[in-house]
Amino acid sequence: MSLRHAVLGLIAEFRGSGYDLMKVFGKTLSHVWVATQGQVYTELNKLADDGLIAVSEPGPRGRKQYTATDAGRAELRHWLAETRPVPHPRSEHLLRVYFLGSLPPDQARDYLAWLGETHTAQAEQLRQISDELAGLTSDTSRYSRLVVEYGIRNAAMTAEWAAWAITQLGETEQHRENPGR
Amino acid sequence: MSLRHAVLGLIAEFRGSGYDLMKVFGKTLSHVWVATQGQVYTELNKLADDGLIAVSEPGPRGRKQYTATDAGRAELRHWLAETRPVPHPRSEHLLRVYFLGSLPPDQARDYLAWLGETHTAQAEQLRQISDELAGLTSDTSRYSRLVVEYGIRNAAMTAEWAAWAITQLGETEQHRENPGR
DNA sequence: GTAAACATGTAACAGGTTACATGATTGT
DNA sequence: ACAATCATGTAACCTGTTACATGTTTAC
Repeated sequence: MSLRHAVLGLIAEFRGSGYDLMKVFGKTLSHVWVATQGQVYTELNKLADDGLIAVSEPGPRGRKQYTATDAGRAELRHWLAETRPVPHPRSEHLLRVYFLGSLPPDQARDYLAWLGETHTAQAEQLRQISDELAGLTSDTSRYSRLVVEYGIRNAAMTAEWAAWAITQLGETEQHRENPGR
Repeated sequence: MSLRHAVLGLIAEFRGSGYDLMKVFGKTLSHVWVATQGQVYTELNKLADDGLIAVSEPGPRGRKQYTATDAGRAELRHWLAETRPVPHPRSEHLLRVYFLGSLPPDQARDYLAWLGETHTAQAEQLRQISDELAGLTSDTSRYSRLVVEYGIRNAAMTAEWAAWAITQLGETEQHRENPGR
């Protein structure tokens, strides 16, 4: 039920419309949690039915403004303080690495090189976001800075690992080319 | 459709029954891709219908032995060499960090400390698996060693980041306690 | 004999994805 | 007038989760 808490948390922090939320999911949260428009609008209606958020009367373009209720904020704090995430690992890139033995070595290397390049680029991109955030000192931006820093470290670690993995393949390759040496 | 390729890949590498596959998902792949028993049995039947794997006649306890067909191995290579994963980030732990501002600072710190501890323990656990794997030199174990090494680096990086994040909170805390100094 | 492990399957439900459908307002 | 952006919603489909249902073989 994490999508529910993602939506609830955003309303508690920023208040706004479903449209506003979709912009946050598309930018700030895009490397943390993905959500589709259909999901967000459906969840907002469910949260309102359950009394965790309150809806304003529809404004100009049918726009609805949502705000967190006391019950909503309590539920958010309960989720954060009294529950712990259970891991659901689902890493397509590691799954592919696991099966890379089905490919000729040079194609396996291509995949690892591609992984390294995309993550190097991602680290660079996140460093720019981090620099932009560094200027602000709001309460909200404090924790989002931690999240961005995690992204940078994760991307850098993945790129380094990919480079190391390629050297490992090279070494075992040589053993095969010169067996018994 | 990654579950499909996970199942296909395992059959291509090890051949065996649905029951055998569930053991691999429960151990080796447990930190890479999670799957339930229902999913695996359903997918095996679909893969067999599509001609990507072949089924033996049911043996002793209704056991079915699966093997990859040429079409199956071709599909696996196609997936690995000619497609690239699209990212679907869904990190509950980062989502929680993003909303940690809703909690009093000491409870936010508790969460980060817990994250650090669990990842330190995980790194240790994976190092043991890595040591066990180090003895083997099979073709299959080569790539699984890369996967385990990724897990170690990821866990270590996360634990270091959590420790750093706690120091960051401490610093901004002091600014609040002594404003204007 | 009985518990553990082997072995397969399905049904109900929850969650996620894609695509469609509709209309208002703003800027050029 | 027209395009872009704002704004909400639903339906069909696919994937994933939980729980149930059933029977066999091995080891003690």
